[in-house]
Amino acid sequence: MSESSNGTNARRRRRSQKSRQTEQEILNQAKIIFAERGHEETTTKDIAQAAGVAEGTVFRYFENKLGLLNGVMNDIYARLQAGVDEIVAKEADSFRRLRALLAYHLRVVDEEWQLFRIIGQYGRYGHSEFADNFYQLNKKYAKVFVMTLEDLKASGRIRATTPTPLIRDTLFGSIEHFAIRHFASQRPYERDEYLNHLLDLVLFGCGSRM
Amino acid sequence: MSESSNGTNARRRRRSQKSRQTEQEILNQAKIIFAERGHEETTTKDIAQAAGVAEGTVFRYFENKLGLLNGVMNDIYARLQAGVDEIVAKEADSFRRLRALLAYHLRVVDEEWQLFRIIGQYGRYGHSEFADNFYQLNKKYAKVFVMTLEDLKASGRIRATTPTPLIRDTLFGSIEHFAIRHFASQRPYERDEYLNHLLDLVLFGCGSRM
Amino acid sequence: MSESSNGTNARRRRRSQKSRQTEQEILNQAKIIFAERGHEETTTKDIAQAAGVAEGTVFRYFENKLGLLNGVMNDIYARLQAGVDEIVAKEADSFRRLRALLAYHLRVVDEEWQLFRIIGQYGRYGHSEFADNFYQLNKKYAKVFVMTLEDLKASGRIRATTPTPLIRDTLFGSIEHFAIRHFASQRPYERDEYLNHLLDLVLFGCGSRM
Amino acid sequence: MSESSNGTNARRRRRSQKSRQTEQEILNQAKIIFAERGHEETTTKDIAQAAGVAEGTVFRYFENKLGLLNGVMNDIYARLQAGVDEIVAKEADSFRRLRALLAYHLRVVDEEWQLFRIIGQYGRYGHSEFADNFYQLNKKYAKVFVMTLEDLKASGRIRATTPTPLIRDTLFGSIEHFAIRHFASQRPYERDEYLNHLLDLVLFGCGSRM
DNA sequence: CATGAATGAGCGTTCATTCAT
DNA sequence: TATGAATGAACGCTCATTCAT
Repeated sequence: MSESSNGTNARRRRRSQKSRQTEQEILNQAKIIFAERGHEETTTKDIAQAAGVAEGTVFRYFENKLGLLNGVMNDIYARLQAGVDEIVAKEADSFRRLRALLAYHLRVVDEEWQLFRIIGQYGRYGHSEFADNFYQLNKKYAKVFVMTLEDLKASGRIRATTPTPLIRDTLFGSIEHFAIRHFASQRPYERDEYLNHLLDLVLFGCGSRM
Repeated sequence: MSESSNGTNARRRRRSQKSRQTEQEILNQAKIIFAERGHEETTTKDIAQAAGVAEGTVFRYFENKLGLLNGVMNDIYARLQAGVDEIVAKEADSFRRLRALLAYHLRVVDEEWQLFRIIGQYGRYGHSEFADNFYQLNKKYAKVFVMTLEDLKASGRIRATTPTPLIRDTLFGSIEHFAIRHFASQRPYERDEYLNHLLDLVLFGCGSRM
Repeated sequence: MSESSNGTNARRRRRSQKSRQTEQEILNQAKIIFAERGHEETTTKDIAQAAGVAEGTVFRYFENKLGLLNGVMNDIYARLQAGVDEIVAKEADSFRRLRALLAYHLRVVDEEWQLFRIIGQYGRYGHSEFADNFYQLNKKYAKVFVMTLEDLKASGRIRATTPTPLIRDTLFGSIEHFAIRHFASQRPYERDEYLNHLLDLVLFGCGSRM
Repeated sequence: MSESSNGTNARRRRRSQKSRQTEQEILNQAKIIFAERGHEETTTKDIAQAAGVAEGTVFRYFENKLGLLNGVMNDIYARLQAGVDEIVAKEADSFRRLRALLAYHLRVVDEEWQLFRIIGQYGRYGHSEFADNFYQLNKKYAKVFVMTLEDLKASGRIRATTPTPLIRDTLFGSIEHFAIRHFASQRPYERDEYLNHLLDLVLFGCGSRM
């Protein structure tokens, strides 16, 4: 898939490079315009023009309009996945790892909030290829968090009795609702402080112990 | 207000009742079809036919297609609000009240999950009249939960140091992610058990105390 | 047509008066709204609301929307005709009469310019009942001018060789083009001065005599 | 600019020609149908069908329905302008030029009377892009007449005291009213004779000199 | 006479997608 | 591979008019 170092056909390879450039440019522009206007409000013509190609060309690289969003989603999840994989590789301590993962997640969601909204909108609904893909990407991404939680359970640092899916839903759900309030309106917030509070809540609860 | 022996009023009232029936029928059908197919995928013609009226009649009662969704939203929130208000009136103990509120919320969200999805999709985005209305309805609804949390804080049963908005986001967000996984696919779950776990997590955390 | 002084049925007469009031109110409002927005841009509902009656009531008095415009036109031409008839009765001298007629015409066209525009638009096109009525009203109205011109011809004050229809068209046409430039934009003008110039042009021409 | 031996350009040029043909065909059909039925009574579907294209194709070339009328207007004024410019170039004598201009104007207005009616209807009202365009085209067109009148004034052949705009309005207005009576009903007339009378009236008036 | 709820044909416009060149 | 002209189904919405009450 990635090998192109064999020199059998330089011309084909060069064309393929040009091709990849075109595809990437279309994708980049799609990302920008989708984020600005949403999926429905964006026309394939808009994207083609922004990318400097003809309308038909878009459909040489992407099956249809949803295929474009799929491409954008793949890009974003590739970035997310790379980020969390790197954190996992670096951070041995499960606890610090969880915090780093959440910090990273929060940062990327903040930066790409508009796209997350759109992707979630289409991915969580229906049974399209897109929804399937969203499910898989999401699952793989969430798995890193889940495994970290299970590490913590295994080492006794979080209670075995709390279902891991609940913790996962709570963390992602809490962050998502926070995002809804803060990111769209660009209300400022202090990321570290927020994470401290969130982890404090999830680890120790808000009930007062007597 | 509801009865009048004056003939003129009676006639006017009857007409107005017929009118209200028509409007309600349109709304009911809209609710059903929106839930089945989503907003974009539903045509105004579909709704008119289902309600047994002409297409133009729909627009006598609702300014436009989004107005229909607005009507549906108003209906749902009226139900939600009535439910929580009743609980507040009945349940004096803040703790039991919080649990009852969450149980009620969970039940209604479960029953109307498709509509909640669609409403959230349109309400959380853009700056339309619809989005404004969503914001207001949501705020009023959430206030009941928030006030209960503040009662608990005031009585020292939850810690003053945890920001109430965080608790609120965490509760609603956690439930929403749970909903995404369970309601669309109609995966079965045990409501009481789930709520126990959720409250346990939020009140006491999942961190093990040594 | 106009007699209602016989007292056979006071009730019927009173109803008929009320009826005439309603009709006139609808007509007045139609006049105002047509002038403001044009015929196409006005809805029958607008007029009904402005007149304080139900939508259906409009159609008790006027066959259809064009019937409303027809009513408005009848009103305006009644006023025009009354004015010119009065002038004819008062002013014995054909020359002064012509000037007075033109002055009057200019003033009314100025005051009701928007309606004249609309009426001309519909009256000069097609073969509707409305167009027929416009033609008749216009003919009768123009006849006063034409007869005055023929008086002047008969008395040798204008040349017999110039076709009267040409003079008529020239006078009305010149004023109409003047109106187009001045009335819509409410550019100010001096009526007497304008009429002097117009009559000077039509009577003596703009060619220089050596 | 118009020929190129380069194959690529040739291909592009040919495509562009096809495109221009399609546009022109749509315009031609629009012209015919608008003239027959008016603007309101014509549907975009009618025009598309007459031009042998899909409805969407019409909107590739014209922003909206009024854009079609705008296109038609541009076409007509291009023809008018070309005609008067040619006359100006050919006819040195201001007097003969004025006559030729009026004769030409009369002929084209006669031939395209229905379209002139419709264009005037929309162009003289409101403040749309269309109205602006009408104003500009008209101004440019009328300027040729106005300049000829001013030439005549400068050479002392028409009186300096008669305002040029009045002469212009009188000429165009007189012709327009003549048109209303003759062209729609296709009543026959003798163009030369009519022009003689019109010029006689405007130059020497209808007043008898003693 | 008055009402106003109901009608429903009809319209302009959009835009993802195709395909001949 | 790239182009961009052409497609055409589909949709939301309007509003003059009717008619049961």
